[in-house]
Amino acid sequence: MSQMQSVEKQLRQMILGLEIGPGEKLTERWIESRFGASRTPVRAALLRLETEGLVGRDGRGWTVSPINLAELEQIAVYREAVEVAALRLTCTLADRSAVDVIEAMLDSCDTDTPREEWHRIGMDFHIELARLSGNEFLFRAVRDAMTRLSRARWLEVRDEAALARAWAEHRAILAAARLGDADQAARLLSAHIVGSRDRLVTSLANDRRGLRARGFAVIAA
Amino acid sequence: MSQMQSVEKQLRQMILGLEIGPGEKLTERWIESRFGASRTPVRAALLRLETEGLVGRDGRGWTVSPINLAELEQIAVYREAVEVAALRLTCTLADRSAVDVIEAMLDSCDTDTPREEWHRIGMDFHIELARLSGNEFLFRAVRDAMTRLSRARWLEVRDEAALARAWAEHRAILAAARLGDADQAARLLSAHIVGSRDRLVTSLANDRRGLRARGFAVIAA
DNA sequence: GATACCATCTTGGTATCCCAAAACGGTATC
DNA sequence: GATACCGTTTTGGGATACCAAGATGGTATC
Repeated sequence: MSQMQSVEKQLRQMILGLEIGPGEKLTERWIESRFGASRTPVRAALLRLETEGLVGRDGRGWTVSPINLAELEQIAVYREAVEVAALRLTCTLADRSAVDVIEAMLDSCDTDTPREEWHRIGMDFHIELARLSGNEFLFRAVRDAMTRLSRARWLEVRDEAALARAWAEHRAILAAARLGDADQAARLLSAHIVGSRDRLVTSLANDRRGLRARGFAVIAA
Repeated sequence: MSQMQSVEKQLRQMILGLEIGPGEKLTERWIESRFGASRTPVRAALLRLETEGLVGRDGRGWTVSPINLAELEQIAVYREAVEVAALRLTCTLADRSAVDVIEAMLDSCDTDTPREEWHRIGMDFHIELARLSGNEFLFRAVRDAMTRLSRARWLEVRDEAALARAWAEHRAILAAARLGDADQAARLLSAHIVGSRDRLVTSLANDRRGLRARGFAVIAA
């Protein structure tokens, strides 16, 4: 039974789903018994998750990476670089009809849609948009960045208005891309990323005390 | 004895130094005996090198990643995005005196300098320049991209003139950065990356037959 | 001579064992 | 009561054992 991928996937889900809190200590032995696997696949999973930035070494042991506000700000700069580059590439493509598929993703969310779905699609928008560029490296960069942001975005308190605003911005970006207006698309995407970062960092900084009370390690910017 | 890092480092050196050719098959057992380690550290090393793109899975086994010309072109686009972003950041810093340290790296190469040193410093220029930005993600992106390019750049036939040209371009980039002229620095860096890519891909495409004869797998663009 | 088939070997994946070092806890001393 | 010291336990790193699936090679058949 190929439990390697299974352990990795399950552990990642538990970390991203905050079932294991940021900052918590992990022992290989605990993971082993928790998933009924032996230490070899557990090791492989930890090594992979380490490169994703979800776990890190804590001396000799392992720790679920804390939420790091300074890191979130750096990621925003990184995202801006790679997402804008990908979007500009996409704008130069002859066939940009694939943006409609992404628009359909946005459309699939309405008031009945559970919060997890909004969260997932909000990330997939950026990931799939990057994939359209056809550049594997830009795509992976965006995907990995979104993975790192995932927990923080989940902890963010987002009101209905903020979500509506994000969706409107997403749609505007797609509209510019559909027209092939690279400069406009890039401007909109940059503003969207910067704005999202500001709201995210502000929200987490405000909630920091409460998050710590819930046992979540949050490192200030 | 912590042989894990040792195995990883030695294996990476052998791959980057082309002692193991692109496309060659690797068995965990061979690595094990070659470095006198057991399979646990070998496995860890392979998993790490896999994320660096230096080895890949070949069905059930492992293979040293071939040189992929299409990939080299994608990396150039990726590099342009992240290196330019990092350089622009650096140009906005109040204290840009650290560029002098990088200039000193360039100065340390003269006609007596062995080829390996030129090669290493040619990469370190870009890596250290990215580090100055202070953005860990941009830095890592550049470092990883240069690692992936390393073997291809080593195989490139570069004449004296090409090296001199690259060094002149490096110096011009530093000069613009020192002045804080972000637009100019970005323009120069973009041109440098694109030019390097063209020369690299052209050189490898021309030598492809010879490289294959040496047992190096080279995948066309 | 070519090909299909079978025994064998090799190999990656997994489980288990061993070890040294670090973490922990209890006790004795000040 | 605080602290320094020491024995015990836990833990990650490494080594080894085992297995099933795939590769290999030789043989027998046509």
